[in-house]
Amino acid sequence: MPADLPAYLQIAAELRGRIVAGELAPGAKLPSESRLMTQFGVSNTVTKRAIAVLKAEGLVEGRHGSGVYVRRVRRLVRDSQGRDQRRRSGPTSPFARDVTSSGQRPAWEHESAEVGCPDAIAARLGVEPGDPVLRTRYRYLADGSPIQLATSYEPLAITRGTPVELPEDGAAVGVVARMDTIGVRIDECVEEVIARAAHPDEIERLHLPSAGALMMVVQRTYHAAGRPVETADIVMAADRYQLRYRWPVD
Amino acid sequence: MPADLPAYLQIAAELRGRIVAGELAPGAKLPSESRLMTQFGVSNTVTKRAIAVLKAEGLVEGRHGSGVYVRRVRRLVRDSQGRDQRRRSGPTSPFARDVTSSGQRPAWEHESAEVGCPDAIAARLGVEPGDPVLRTRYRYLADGSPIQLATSYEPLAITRGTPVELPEDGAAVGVVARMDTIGVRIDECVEEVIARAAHPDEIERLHLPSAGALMMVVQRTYHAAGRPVETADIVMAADRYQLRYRWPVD
DNA sequence: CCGCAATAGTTGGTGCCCTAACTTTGAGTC
DNA sequence: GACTCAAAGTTAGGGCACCAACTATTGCGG
Repeated sequence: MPADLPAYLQIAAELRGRIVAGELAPGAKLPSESRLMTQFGVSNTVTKRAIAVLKAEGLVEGRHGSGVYVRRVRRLVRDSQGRDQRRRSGPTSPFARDVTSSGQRPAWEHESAEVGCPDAIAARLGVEPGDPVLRTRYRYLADGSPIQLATSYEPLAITRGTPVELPEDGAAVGVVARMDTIGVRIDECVEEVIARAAHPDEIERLHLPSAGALMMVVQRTYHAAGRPVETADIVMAADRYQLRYRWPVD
Repeated sequence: MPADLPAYLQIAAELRGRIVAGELAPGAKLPSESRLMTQFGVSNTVTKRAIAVLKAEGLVEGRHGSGVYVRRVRRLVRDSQGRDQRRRSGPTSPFARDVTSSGQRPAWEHESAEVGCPDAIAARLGVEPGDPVLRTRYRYLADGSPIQLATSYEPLAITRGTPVELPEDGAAVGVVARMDTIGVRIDECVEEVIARAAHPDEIERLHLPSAGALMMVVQRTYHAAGRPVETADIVMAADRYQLRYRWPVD
């Protein structure tokens, strides 16, 4: 039906159809390159390209020397409701709650450094570029495999000399609670969501299967009395996440 | 630095670096395929692949017969605050407000039909699959070019026989106001955000430059007194949009 | 000066080939 | 049975050569 579409897109569409129809279930192996060549009567150039399209879409994943398999995707819900209003039991960190509520085991690494504020961050924090800020890099793991990165910036003008200058177990507690202990009452959260391709370092740190992976980036900024007190870039593989926002109307 | 990276990724990284550094400004033309071949000492296979990577990332755009150019991206902010609480002047439709506030001219087309409720939608609306729903397909334009698609579903059990059974100028008014006129008070909005590759029909309807484009999909559901009364899939080109959410903490 | 046609340059798509590296399988041995 | 090892199958990366279609430029004729 899609008449004059290039061959590699036709083959990609055909395979995509089989996948979304469930005919090729998650974990199933796609026909091999050579089999596709004979089945569709094209050269390897075309079959390679077709498969590359599906890889870029995150639908399939190639295993070197073995085959190309339909990915089993299990989306983790990142829920912004309940987030930062910790009435219930369980972990107080947003990430830990999302992971445990999907039945997985959370873990994280972090590393802090005092740096001069980068331009893009300065605009978000309302400080001058180069002002001293504490940058903390997090890597979050679910069941042992990395699924989320975050880079947080806090103006040292706020936390310098306080017990929470370093976020030690920051990821376990959350910024809101930490700031609260030094009398900074966070009252508003703004999140900006964009989607883009993965950067090379993200591919490495998240163990993504090669290039072209899609990422979702949440630029979160916490405000206290109208002034930004913390901002973070939270980046996650787009095909493993789903963001949920909820608010009252009227 | 990334030593043993494949050649096509090295070249892609090199060009990407020049682009983000501003050395290759938006609108600038990349070196031609043959120039890259001689400059990097590789075959056309490699240069083609490198450029394909950048295209998939949405950084560049090929113009047949002319060259490959750095895309000028201008992100439209889709703000969920103020959205659906219409105190201020101007358009009452969420989309129209987003577009006008960025200085562009909004327009849209829509087309409605009564259909049996698809499975995935039935789960979101809390009705049985096959139940009669009104499906409305929108296409939104900014300055004449299509940038957003939406498909909305309303159970006809709610609107049948009322003045707002058909959303006529629905996009101009917004669902909340329409429902309000028939006494259905929408009190909560839930949005689920996912990112994925574009489907073929979306590529066509949004005039996207070929395949592999990234899309953001917002699955929005309106509730009235705890029951879903409308749900919509809002899909937009990821590189032209930025979603903003804002809520009070504590 | 204007318009037109030839021409050179460019992208998009494809075919065919090769090598390296990895996985799976099966045969054969201990 | 367990273990080794070779062979077959597979992906990943790359090279070279075409052709079609489109664009930009240039030179020529009026």
